[in-house]
Amino acid sequence: MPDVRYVAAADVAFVDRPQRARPRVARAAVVVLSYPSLDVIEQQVVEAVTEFPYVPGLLSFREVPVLSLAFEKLEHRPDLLFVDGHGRAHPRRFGIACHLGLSLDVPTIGVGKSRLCGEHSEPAPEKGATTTLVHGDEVIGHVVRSREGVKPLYVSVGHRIGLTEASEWALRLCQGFRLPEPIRIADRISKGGSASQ
DNA sequence: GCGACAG
DNA sequence: ATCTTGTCGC
Repeated sequence: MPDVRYVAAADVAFVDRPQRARPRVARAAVVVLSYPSLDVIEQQVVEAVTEFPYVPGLLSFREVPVLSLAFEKLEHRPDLLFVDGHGRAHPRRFGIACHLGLSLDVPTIGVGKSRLCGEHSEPAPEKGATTTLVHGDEVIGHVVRSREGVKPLYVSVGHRIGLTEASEWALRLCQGFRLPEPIRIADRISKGGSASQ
């Protein structure tokens, strides 16, 4: 990943009143930060009705449409996009990070907060400890302790990047918190907050 | 048949 | 993802 000046993250939250209602209204947030200073350069938010239900393995069909709308509004094209969800660490090796990266033609890294598939040993408790996530006979991701003592992150290849580089970038952007900074910010914004608070 | 199951 | 109180540790 040569010459990375802008790193970004994309996340989705749901806005409905009747939590049981369907279709739901999804709010997508995409935020662009400068690298390595990590200042927020730009953010875009889009709300849209989402008909597709949540089905493990089919998350892309639920979240990619609204995420794409938000991404396309960006004036700054990021060199790297973090996605809240798995990439290759998927039963069919094509999670939302792969789907979004391919369709937008942008390098992506999948960052999952929990496991979808594959087996792994527990990484050591100290920050930076990593083990491999294996499914069948393939290494599909890295299980990364992004901060001492916390639940590890599941990092996998999204698009146009290798696994080693992907987990290096993910760890590099964890500034004292479990999640990479861009994802933390996109998460807050999608939930209605601001880049700072 | 039973358990697992990103967000 | 969302709901949801108090509680534990730095």
